[in-house]
Amino acid sequence: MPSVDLHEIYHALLNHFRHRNWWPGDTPLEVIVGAILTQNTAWKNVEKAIRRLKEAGVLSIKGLRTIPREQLAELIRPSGYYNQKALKIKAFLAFLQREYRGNLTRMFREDTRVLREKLLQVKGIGPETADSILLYAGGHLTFVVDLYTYRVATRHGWVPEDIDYESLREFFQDRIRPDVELYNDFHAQLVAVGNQYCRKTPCCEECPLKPFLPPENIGWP
DNA sequence: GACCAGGCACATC
DNA sequence: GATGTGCATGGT
Repeated sequence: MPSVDLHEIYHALLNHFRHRNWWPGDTPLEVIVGAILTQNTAWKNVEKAIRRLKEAGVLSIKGLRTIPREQLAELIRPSGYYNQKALKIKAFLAFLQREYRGNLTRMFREDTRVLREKLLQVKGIGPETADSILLYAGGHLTFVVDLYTYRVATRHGWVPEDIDYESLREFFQDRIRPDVELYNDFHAQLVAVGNQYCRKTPCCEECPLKPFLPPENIGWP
């Protein structure tokens, strides 16, 4: 892997995009539900679904546990894959009840690596969702890798295109000061800049959207 | 009307 | 182990 100064890049991004209000959520539970609902889905659609859950008064541990799956599916319909996601939310709540007596505070007291492994056992929770839950809902130190993280890192030649999730996560964690706030905002910055890149993988020839990192192509070979 | 979006599980080879 | 497919709505 090439040597990259990610702190320098972070500050360049921060200077350009300013602090991102990333992953707004009133409660840890709302963040967790959002993490499931946003799987391969635009955040705008997730916002609608969350609003409907709130309006129905079921965005609570008890509410989500007691609502019938069919009704839950109907409420989260705007976020897409609603039948699958209703099952996933139900699976998480069953897990929370079984392992932590339905208590999120108790769950997040768990050791990061132990909890990560346990979350990955829950049907519907893959590595990105697990890391989002850990970092954004629980304040645990784990870097979240997503489509944008991948797009930025590959487009700049920092990592090979066939890199897997874990290796990409390690790439960032090995190069960033271990700080939850930094992990949080760094990811947000990568999404901000990644949004301006060409969607194709690899980027098409003569692409008008050449990779850049403000202010002046930092990191571009 | 394509194409895309803050993935994941499962089938098949 | 790699590759393919279903899941589904809403914005551009």
